[in-house]
Amino acid sequence: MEIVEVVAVKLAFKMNQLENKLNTKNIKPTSMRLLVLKQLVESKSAVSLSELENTFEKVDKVTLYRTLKTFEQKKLIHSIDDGSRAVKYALCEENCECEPEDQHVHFHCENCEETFCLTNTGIPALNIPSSFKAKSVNMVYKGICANCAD
Amino acid sequence: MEIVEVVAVKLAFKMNQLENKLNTKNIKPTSMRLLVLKQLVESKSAVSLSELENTFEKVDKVTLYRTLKTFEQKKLIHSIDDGSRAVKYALCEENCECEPEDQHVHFHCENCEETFCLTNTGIPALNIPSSFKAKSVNMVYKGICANCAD
DNA sequence: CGATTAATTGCAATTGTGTTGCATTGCTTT
DNA sequence: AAAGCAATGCAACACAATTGCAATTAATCG
Ligand SMILES: [Mn+2]
Ligand SMILES: [Mn+2]
Ligand SMILES: [Zn+2]
Ligand SMILES: [Zn+2]
Repeated sequence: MEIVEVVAVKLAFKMNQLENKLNTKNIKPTSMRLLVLKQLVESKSAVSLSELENTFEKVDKVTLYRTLKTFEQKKLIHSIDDGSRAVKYALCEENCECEPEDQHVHFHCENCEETFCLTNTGIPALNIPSSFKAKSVNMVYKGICANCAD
Repeated sequence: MEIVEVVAVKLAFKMNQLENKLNTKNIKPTSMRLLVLKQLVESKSAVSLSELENTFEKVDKVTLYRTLKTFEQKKLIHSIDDGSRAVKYALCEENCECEPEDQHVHFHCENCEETFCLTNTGIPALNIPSSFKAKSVNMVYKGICANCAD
């Protein structure tokens, strides 16, 4: 088998994985969505709409906006309010239902402005006054990330 | 002493309290600032710039904006990122230096959109990966507040 | 297959919040 | 009173988020 073929097969396989991810969440796998999902999979930190806009300069931002909304609604990704003006998005873990027990802490670097999922750090249950009925919780640390430490 | 006079004295006394609050934080007590501070003191939940704008229709929003900035900088109030688009502000507790140990949890009601300071609920210290250097942390619950519970 | 319908994408425009620059006002100090 | 400085007002801008509708593409049906 030629090298080119091997690469093609591998690429096809990778694409199939992405397609599967979308199918599993009942999202029709259009080329646009595969493109965005690929970017999200490869990204090491959470991405904002404007970052996506810069990555795919030819694609309209509204399309990207709606793609993210669809992904979020179908629980493929979760949104992160890191205190910067722009909302960021990151892939959910396997079997995530975006319930409080699935949520984790995030870290926003004040230097590089990147936001990371601390997927291993769950959010501890807290005793808040019983008159408040909590449905979700957002916990974000700010400081200097591993890459920016001197 | 006439009733009117009594009221006047009480009002003057109240104003003096507000003035003192500003003086203590090294903020020159202009009439504008006294007005905004009064609103903040009387408010049971955190307020946004646009809410202030509606309360004081004659006042320019930039003035209110800068008033809030000054108050925040002088640690008279703290800002809250509750996940809604608009930043909210609330009075600091006595002797607050806005250090991590002074910070508390907030609650944002998804129904009435109001945001409350849970001043008695501190933010617990968490073990995050040591490569991240945290300087501050934000923790916001979302759900239904006491007033909106059926 | 072609025709019809539904879903997706693109383009233009608008909203809402936050922000800056500069002119004007008002207080303070000499 | 004049000068200097801080506070306020007005206009304009930056930018993320969002909506409406037209154009395109994909799915469905005869
Ligand atoms: Mn995350
Ligand atoms: Mn608070
Ligand atoms: Zn960093
Ligand atoms: Zn409420």
